[in-house]
Amino acid sequence: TTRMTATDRRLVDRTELARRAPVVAPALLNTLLVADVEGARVVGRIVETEAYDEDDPASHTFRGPTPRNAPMFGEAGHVYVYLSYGIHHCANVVCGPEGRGEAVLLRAVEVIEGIDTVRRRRNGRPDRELTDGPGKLCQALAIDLTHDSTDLLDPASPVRLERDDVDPPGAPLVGPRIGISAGVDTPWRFRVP
DNA sequence: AAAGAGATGGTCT
DNA sequence: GACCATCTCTTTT
Repeated sequence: TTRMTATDRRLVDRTELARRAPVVAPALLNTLLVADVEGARVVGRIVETEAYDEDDPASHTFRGPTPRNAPMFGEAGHVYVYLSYGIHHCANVVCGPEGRGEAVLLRAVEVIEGIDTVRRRRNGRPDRELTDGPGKLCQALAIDLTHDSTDLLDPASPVRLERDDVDPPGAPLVGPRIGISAGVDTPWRFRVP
C-alpha cells in the first residue's frame, strides 16, 4: 500500500475525471474550486453540479463539434466556459474520454475562503445569494471566457480544482436539471445533502 | 411567495 | 434572425 502525502491529498486525479459525466458530476461534489481573484485566493466548495453528454438533447455537444464547444471534446480536467444569455458566464469541468463531448456544469459552490472579495464582487448581496447559481459563482470567482479550455489540474492555472480534506459527503440529492427545455426528464443534477 | 420581463451578445441555422 | 445550461428587479398574489 502507498502512503498519501499532504500534497497528494490536494490533487484531483485526471483519470477519475475521464469517466462518464453522470459519474463525475456527483464525484465532484465537495471538491474545491480555487481561483486567484484580484490578488486574493478565493475557494469555493462545489455543492451542486449537472452532467451533460453528447447523447443528450440539452447538451451543447448534442449536434456535434463547433468552435464554441470544442473544449468539451478535449482532455478531461480542463474547463469549458461559455457566455450565457449574453451576460453571464458558466463553467464546466470537461470529463469523459478525449473525443467525447461531455462536461459537468458547476451550478453552486459554498465560499470557504475569500468571502470579503466575493462580497465585493457580488455587490454586497446577502451571503446566501453569493454563489448559488452558475452565473453567480463565475462572477464571484472572476471566471470568464479568457479561462476557456485552461487546465483545472495545473497548479499554475488561475482557476483550478483541489481535493478537499474534510469527510466525504453523504449520498448526494439527485433531481432533474434546471433551465433547459430538452432532456428535462434526465435526473443529472446532484447536490450535497 | 411567486410570477414576469428585460438585459445583452455569442453562436448556429 | 432565433435561441439560449441566467440573474435581477418589478409587479402581483
